[in-house]
Amino acid sequence: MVGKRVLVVDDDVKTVELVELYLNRDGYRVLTAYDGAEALRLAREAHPDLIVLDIMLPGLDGLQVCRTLRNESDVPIIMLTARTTEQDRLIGLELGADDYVTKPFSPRELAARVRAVLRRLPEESLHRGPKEVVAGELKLNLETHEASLAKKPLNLTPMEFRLLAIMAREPGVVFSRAQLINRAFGYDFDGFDRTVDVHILNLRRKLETEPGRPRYIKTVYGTGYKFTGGKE
Amino acid sequence: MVGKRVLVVDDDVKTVELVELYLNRDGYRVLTAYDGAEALRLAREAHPDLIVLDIMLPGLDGLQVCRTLRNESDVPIIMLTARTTEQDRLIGLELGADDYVTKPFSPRELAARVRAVLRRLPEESLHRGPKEVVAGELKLNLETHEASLAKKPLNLTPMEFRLLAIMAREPGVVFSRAQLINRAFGYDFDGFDRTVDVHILNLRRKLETEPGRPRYIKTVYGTGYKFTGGKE
DNA sequence: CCTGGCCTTAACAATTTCTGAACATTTGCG
DNA sequence: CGCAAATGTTCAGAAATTGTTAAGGCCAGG
Repeated sequence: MVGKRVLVVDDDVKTVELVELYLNRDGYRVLTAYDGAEALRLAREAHPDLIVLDIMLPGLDGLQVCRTLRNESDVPIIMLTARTTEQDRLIGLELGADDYVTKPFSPRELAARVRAVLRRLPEESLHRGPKEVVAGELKLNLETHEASLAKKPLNLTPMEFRLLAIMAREPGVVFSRAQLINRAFGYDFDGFDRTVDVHILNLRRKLETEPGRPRYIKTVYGTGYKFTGGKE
Repeated sequence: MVGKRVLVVDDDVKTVELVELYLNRDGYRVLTAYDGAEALRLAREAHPDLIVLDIMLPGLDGLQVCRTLRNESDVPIIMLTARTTEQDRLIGLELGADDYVTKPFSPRELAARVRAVLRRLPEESLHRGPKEVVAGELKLNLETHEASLAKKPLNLTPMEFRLLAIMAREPGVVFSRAQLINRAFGYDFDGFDRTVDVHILNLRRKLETEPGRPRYIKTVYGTGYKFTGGKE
């Protein structure tokens, strides 16, 4: 998968740059902000996968930012603070921070915490919602990652599996290419629309008996694609 | 359904309160104890649905409590351990803990683990009783750590055994490297994804007749690994 | 203090998948 | 019909993922 995005918030430029360096080295994409307002704006706009948040910030401080964000999303937050009193630590955790690192910190350690926090996420989301998508003769088992059409197993690539799952979850609904890209790749992906077409083509080859006259994945001219149960 | 009851045992009041706060927020009813004897008394009296148990306790320590409780009931237990040594990890799980979280932990994470354990309870409870995992021709004895495939004994290392047990417990289910690391290495393990690959490689060498075309441990490209009974 | 097993990690090879461009074909519409 | 826009198709190189080897560290047992 493409690198996850981490928003780093600290009023000290040197600190931000140091953290950025280390996170980049680990393959993350880094967004930066230097005050609380900017942090909130970026968090809302870019939906990062994790936020590293200093407590001491000009204007809105880190705790306020943390509290605000918690009301809006479940994005994991790692707090940074110079102070080390037990109370500060508890306050941060009570506000919903996922982890806590005290300054001065080693960037290596912070990077390790980032990895650790991000690693335990997938387990959560995976077990939410239905474990199987069924639409007509199509079956997609999200747990075993197996796909079948009329009992016959399909051998799908990760991208094909994702795209098909997105569409099959809501049969009949038309998805634009942009929507498909967003859902399959994550928001903010800057890729080429037409790549979707190629995946659709490959999907049709695998599940249509007559790819030229598709029964499952229909094209809606000028709009996008939709999945139908196969019964028109 | 009324909130399930969780017994939280730790000698540190602050920790207990923090955990209580989070579990309450999730709709659980929380009982608390600050030493091993109290924990046992409450567990027997109130029959909680789950127990969060610190290892380090005054008097009776957590391991003793865990062992005692396991002789009396199947109540799920999540262990809290200080910085892990390899030994602590294995000991806790061998004693029958359902999960464990290493300190310092984030209460969000602990709450997540509580949810996870309680959610998979119905299915898991079937697998209790004999401490053995059987999947097709594979047999894993969790007590003696002995493994055999088609009657022939396998000589597995501890890590190989744990990885195989995790996957074989739920045949067909795909586990990401992150999930495997979490469950086998520990939630705070700061390591490299690809370590899993090497263990998988070594496992295949031991149990596949043709490691190049594995029948038991399959790779799911872009996702992770899964165990199959060897049929298909 | 050495030895051997085990775990971790780095490095490199092999494989699979994805992307983006080019070109072909179809569709909608006047 | 004829045109422009949208979609279908092909394909090679790029990128991502996994397989494999090997070296070094750690620790228990001798």
